[in-house]
Amino acid sequence: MSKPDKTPAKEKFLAFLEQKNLRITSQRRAIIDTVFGTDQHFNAEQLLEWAREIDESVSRATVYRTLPLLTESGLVHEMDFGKEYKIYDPNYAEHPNHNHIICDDCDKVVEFESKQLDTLEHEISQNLGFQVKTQQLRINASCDEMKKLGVCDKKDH
Amino acid sequence: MSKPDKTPAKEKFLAFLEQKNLRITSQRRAIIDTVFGTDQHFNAEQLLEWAREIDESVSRATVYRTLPLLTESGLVHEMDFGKEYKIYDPNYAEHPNHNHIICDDCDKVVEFESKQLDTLEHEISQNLGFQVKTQQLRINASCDEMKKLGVCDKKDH
DNA sequence: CCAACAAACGAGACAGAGTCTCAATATCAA
DNA sequence: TTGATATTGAGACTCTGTCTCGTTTGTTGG
Repeated sequence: MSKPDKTPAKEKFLAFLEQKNLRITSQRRAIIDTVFGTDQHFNAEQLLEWAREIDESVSRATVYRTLPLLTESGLVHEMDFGKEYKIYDPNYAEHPNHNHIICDDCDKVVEFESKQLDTLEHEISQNLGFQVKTQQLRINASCDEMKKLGVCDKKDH
Repeated sequence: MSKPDKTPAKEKFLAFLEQKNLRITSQRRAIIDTVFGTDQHFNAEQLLEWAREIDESVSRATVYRTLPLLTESGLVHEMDFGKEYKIYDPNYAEHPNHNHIICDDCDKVVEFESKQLDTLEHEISQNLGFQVKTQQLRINASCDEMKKLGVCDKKDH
């Protein structure tokens, strides 16, 4: 139950910046204080608003420039709950509830179905008091280790 | 292994339109022929392009108006691989690999972790020749059945 | 077959999230 | 303190998707 590392996330991120020879500006301080001062999920626009309460000079561009650093540090997690930018699968009727593995190396998209997975999801949801309506599992993966087996046709960029 | 229903999806969709007293226009025909004539995933812009090869009068607006009908019919599946509209979780370091149940009734977001789920995902990926890098499971659920237990604080809209 | 009503249409304005450019500014090591 | 350069803000721009409005076109009843 005890946390293995008690160093505040804020300190860790400052160290991350230093290690990458990036500067600690007043705008970044405002953003960092905001991010590591909340437990809530947020989006870029909310972060901008909150950070401006600390330093009104923070711009939208700076927020968008800082977010990738935060995720790169591993201290903040980015989730794509994209309300837009949809893609469509015309063969849904034949394969409902299928999931996707997207290879970040070669952009291949592999579909799979798993009864086990479906069952587990329903169990978990039920235990938390919910009825599954739809589910979407995306696994971003690497095929580099497997190239020799010909599974992944890596493109030469 | 045999398909239980051999009616072409296109016919099913035409029946769906008829049942809803919706008209079968030349533009809709072009879109339908495109959608049910491919096995590939596509996005709205691609669909527009392809449909225009059949009927160049198809407009972007009509494509966007038809897609909801296609998903409503259950014959086409919409996937949010949103490249934009991200939300961020500042407590990732403490809870890596957690997943989300989103209640479509009350908008509550519940987080959960499952070692079983993680293991299963890694197994499946490995079998398909991939190494999991990141994963994202979103379950859209309903809490209506559970309201009486006080799990979901449904908002009065 | 025709007329008429409503559904559906296209064009283009608009919205919202995110990216990019560029001149001005601020950080930080020497 | 100074200077190289990382960082900044403003705002133009892109991209996906929505909405409005005047026009066109299915469809149905006569």
